[in-house]
Amino acid sequence: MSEPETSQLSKAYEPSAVESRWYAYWDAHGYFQAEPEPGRASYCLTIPPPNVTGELHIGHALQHAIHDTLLRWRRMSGLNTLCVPGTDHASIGTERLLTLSLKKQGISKMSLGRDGFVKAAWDWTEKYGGTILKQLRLLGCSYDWRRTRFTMDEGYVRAVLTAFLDYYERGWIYRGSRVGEWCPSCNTSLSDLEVDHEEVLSSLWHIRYPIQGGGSVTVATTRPETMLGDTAVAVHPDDPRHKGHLGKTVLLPVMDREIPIIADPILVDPKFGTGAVKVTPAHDPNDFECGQRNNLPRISVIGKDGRMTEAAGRFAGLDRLEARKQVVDELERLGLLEKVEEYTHAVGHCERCHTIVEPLLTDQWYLRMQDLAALATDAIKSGRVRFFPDRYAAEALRSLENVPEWCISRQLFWGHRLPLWHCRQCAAVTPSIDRPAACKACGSSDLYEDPDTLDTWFSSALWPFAVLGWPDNTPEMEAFYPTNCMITDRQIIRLWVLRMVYSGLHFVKEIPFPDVYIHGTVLTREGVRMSKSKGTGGDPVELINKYGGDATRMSLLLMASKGQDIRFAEERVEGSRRFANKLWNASRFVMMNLANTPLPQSLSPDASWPLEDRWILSRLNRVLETVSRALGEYDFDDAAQALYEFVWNEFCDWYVELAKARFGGPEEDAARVRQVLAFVLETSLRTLHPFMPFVTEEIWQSLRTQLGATGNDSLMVQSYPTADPSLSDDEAEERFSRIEEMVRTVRNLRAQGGAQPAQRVQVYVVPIAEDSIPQVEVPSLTAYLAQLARAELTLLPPKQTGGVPSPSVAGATRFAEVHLSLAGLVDVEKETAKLTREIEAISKELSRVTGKLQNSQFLSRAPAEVVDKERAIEQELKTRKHQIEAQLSRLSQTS
RNA sequence: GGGCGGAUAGCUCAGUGGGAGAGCGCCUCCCUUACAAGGAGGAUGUCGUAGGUUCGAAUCCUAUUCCGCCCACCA
Repeated sequence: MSEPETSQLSKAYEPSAVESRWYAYWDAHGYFQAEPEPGRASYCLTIPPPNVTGELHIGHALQHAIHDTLLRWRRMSGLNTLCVPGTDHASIGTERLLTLSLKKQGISKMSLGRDGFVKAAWDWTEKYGGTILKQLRLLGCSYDWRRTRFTMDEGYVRAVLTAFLDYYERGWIYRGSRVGEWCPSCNTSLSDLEVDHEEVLSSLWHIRYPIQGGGSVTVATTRPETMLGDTAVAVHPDDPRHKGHLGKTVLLPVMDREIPIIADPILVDPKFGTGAVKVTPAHDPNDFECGQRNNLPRISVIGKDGRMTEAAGRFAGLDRLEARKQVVDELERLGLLEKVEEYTHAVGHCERCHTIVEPLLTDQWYLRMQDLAALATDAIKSGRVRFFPDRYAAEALRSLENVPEWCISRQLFWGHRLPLWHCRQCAAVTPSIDRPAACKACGSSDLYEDPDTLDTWFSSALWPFAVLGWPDNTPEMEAFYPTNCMITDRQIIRLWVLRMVYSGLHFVKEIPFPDVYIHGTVLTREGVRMSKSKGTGGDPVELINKYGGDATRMSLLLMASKGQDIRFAEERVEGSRRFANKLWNASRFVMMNLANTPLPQSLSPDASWPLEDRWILSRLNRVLETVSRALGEYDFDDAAQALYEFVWNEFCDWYVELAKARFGGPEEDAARVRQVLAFVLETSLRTLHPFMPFVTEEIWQSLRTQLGATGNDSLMVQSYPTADPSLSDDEAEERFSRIEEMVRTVRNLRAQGGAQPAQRVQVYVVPIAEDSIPQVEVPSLTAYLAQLARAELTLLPPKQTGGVPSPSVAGATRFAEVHLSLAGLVDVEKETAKLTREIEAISKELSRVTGKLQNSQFLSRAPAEVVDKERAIEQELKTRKHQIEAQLSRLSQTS
């Protein structure tokens, strides 16, 4: 593919055509691709794999703007840079969406059967899969697309099953029959992390259980329907209210079943309620354990479909919530409902479908967490894995304490089958990736594959190394593992990040990444999390169409402050689009005036160079320092803002304006300004490229074409600028800042004095001291920037206000008085009022400072430099007050 | 019940011990041949509230109110 045409730069920057053109160019030239190069320093990221059927939302846009900025920066900095993209099969999420979609077509999941459903899932994946990855290209993401991985692709499946078998052989994976989370709608078990707890206003029902032989105990419950499965009432052994009840039985109401009153100091808190607790071992994890301790029977009265079972007697077949109503009615009828209180408590909901989860007694596969959690804890505590912002490290450590065993089996079709083969003859389990010929215990060939699939997070936990070829020891693993950073959002720290940390340590014996950057959540302007289901999606593709990929990236980076949440404000994107346009036009101007100036490789300014040249180069050096520091610390907003301000407020507003005057001047000086313009612009483009890759590439290509360069190189493979201390010039910066202040004062006086642009004004500058302003530059630079003819600016000797004609308006800077003679247009009254207001403001400020300096405590305790600074401020305020007072008295004399 | 963020200009947000800032919006002037998608100038704040520490607090401490998030089996 040849270099795109970039000859004529149009007046306004139009992103759409430019962006797709350069993306195709980079892609075709293989600039996104990386190969292992032994001995060469590398930089590697893997993206958090989005759901395969997902679409880009604005949170992704932020996340990937960050990824690609880091990648382009590191790549230009000379590292062998790789980013592996990919998608997640998202078992439960995808299965649910597909089931709903099929239902709309009148097809039920069960009628398709396992094979049919899995085939439909693959079809669905092929149809919608990869949409999101295509959308990432619109943002400019420089990922190695050849290496795109999917958690269900062949190699990845092998990695997952290998990991499973490793754990299994160690005895860390085991079968358990216990009460766990169950979603009756998704019809599968869930891990604790897939359950969202929400506060719900509900009721607390107090039910009287008659004691056999007289009396009663009252128990309270938020789920009255579970009483049908009660197998005991527990009290605290030391509770005097219930001591006499121990050993007796109650007649379970409704069911008329006799159940014992038992003592259980662990389950029962005697300070709560009546001190008596109904025990339902099949429907509550705590009751389950109580049941184990006391050998209680387990009666499942709610089934996997959320309906009451045969064990629920005449309530069998009812939905659990309907059963609740009817049980309450029945209790009321029996006169056993003592009271009903309003009660707020947390109810678990399925993360995917928001159905209320039901604690059910089921057989599941569990992964032992003890050793794995310890690996992650150690890595974080020792600082081998660091979080940015670091507060998330504390949160991560907290969540690693007392991690419950991980329920890894799911009753789903879409996902990785457990590599376990059950023998129909002897019931033994044979672990194997492929179907084994015979049962390892009895040799029978009558085997069937375990029907369960794995929690989707079990596979994503292996992501950073599985995508690099693990379990094989590939060149990619050698070159790129550990990866360098994980960039993701806080919602999945526990679900994913920590699981990658211990998985990496366990399987590869090395951390998967030393840094974890947690970016903020993108919210709506009202502060609500953006989500499709809430209709607050925020489509980044629309933004890109409207403002450009560069502006979308840049605005998000400008807002990405220290991991803070971002209330999305579209005007910020608009602002970044304007910035791109500004850069574009400044570049156009520079190129129009460059003539045949060759691009200098470096510049060595000395004292003989014009002030503004030394100033802009010093400012450039400073911004380079800021950018590299900020990017290194993941302070994207600082880096982006430093560049934004440099380009717009310093280069465009001041330097380019001053350059205009020099093109027609002496040849040597014109040549110098062209050199500096070319150098600063080209360096700025390289520095900005990671933030705004498209527009910088477009400009850079025409710049180099104009400068006579040839070849097919791209900006994205140029070297990243580094700070050059020899450009740093504090003195030039200080002197130039005085020029800026002078110019602003003149402009201000003109505007406030109501001078029309064409109107002649005489400016008199009176320095407060011999060296207070750079005398050489003042007449020329100030006059030029304030749009005056040079003859209309007069630099008077220090303190010689006598040469200023009256009446005039005046302003005070830190270094000089500035007088504007408006040829009879001065409104003395208005000017007097203005100056009086100014004196009031200065006096107020002055009394604050003077008060401070008269405070002996301040003088003795504050650091000397602070005191000195206050003294300087006081001096300056006094001087300005003096200047204005003098001007006031001059005004009164004229009137 | 515990923990973590946030509260600063009309809006979106920077600013962690020493003279309150940016962008957008608003007001005035200007189509000066890079850019009107621009330029110049301007107005705008009891820095959530109340205490405290300090010579000095938007910034540190305590309490408190709202908003958001995370954790937690008290029936």
